[in-house]
Amino acid sequence: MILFFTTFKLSYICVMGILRKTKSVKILLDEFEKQSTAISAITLIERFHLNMNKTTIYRILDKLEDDGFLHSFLGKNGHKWYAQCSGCSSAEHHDIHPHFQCSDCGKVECLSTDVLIPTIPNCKVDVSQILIQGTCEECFS
Amino acid sequence: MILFFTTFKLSYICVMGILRKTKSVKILLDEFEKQSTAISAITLIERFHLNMNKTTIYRILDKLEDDGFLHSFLGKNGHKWYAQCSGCSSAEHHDIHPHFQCSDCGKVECLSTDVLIPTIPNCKVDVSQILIQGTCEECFS
DNA sequence: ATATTTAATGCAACTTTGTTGCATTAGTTA
DNA sequence: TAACTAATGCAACAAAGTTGCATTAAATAT
Ligand SMILES: [Mn+2]
Ligand SMILES: [Mn+2]
Ligand SMILES: [Zn+2]
Ligand SMILES: [Zn+2]
Repeated sequence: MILFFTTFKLSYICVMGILRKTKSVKILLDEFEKQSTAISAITLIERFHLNMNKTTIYRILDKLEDDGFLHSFLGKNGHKWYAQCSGCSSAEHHDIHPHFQCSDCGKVECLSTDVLIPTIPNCKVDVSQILIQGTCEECFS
Repeated sequence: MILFFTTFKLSYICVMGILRKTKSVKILLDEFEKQSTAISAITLIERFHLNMNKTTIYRILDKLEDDGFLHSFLGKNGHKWYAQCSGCSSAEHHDIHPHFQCSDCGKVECLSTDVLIPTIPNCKVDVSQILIQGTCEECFS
């Protein structure tokens, strides 16, 4: 729940996500607004290590995910990536979708395309993470 | 290339995979023959830490993959898993398929089902890793 | 405006997975 | 049985991510 400059009394609301609009939060929010593609935690740490500690970055990303502002997934090396949600809330993330990672430049994009997941005999399927790898538009041409 | 007890002169053959049938290699081969489901590197380290060093385990797994005997993929936490190949060789791995991981017991199975990967505008798709999560047969009933 | 409250931060130490270099061991071949 | 060298063990390392705790700074109350 992102609530900036409201008149709510903090002690009364559910505490899981971002409550205070700190410099660090502003920097990360701006970065995701500016860049539409996904960003890895590692990249953010490299990019903002002068502005804030890596612990802070991990903690803010975690909260922004709780808030339904970001969603996370694992890239090809099993490292954590984040991208903006569209229409999610702290109540539920309903924007599960495949991701495309360029093997050349490493860039990751969220795909709006739906992939049909097969049913598995006697198993209950919950979610599926799909990472498609190849060469992106820029690296291809 | 797994060549045990042959008469080839070692120095003449391509050196990438397993060449000598050591105790450690035998133990790991046996384990994958015995257990049909995938096994994580971490599990093997736990299971055989009295028999061999973790470095040895990682190196043997790596070679067995080169040999086309095992294939690897990342589980839900980004940790490395291995399972037997069917019909692969050191020349090429042609058994790329989705995997199912039980959120309850953690077990992973290879799925023979094919998943249709969407084409992505202006991108060249190479491979896709698909990890389906849910509840397995045993944990479900 | 100032004091109070406490969420957020920085830092150091830690955990976990996996890798590397090098001396030693043990399969394989001569 | 001796020689060759792939494979191993060990210790140290690397990288991603986590935890505890003292300190700082947003937000609120006065
Ligand atoms: Mn996405
Ligand atoms: Mn498999
Ligand atoms: Zn690219
Ligand atoms: Zn299960």
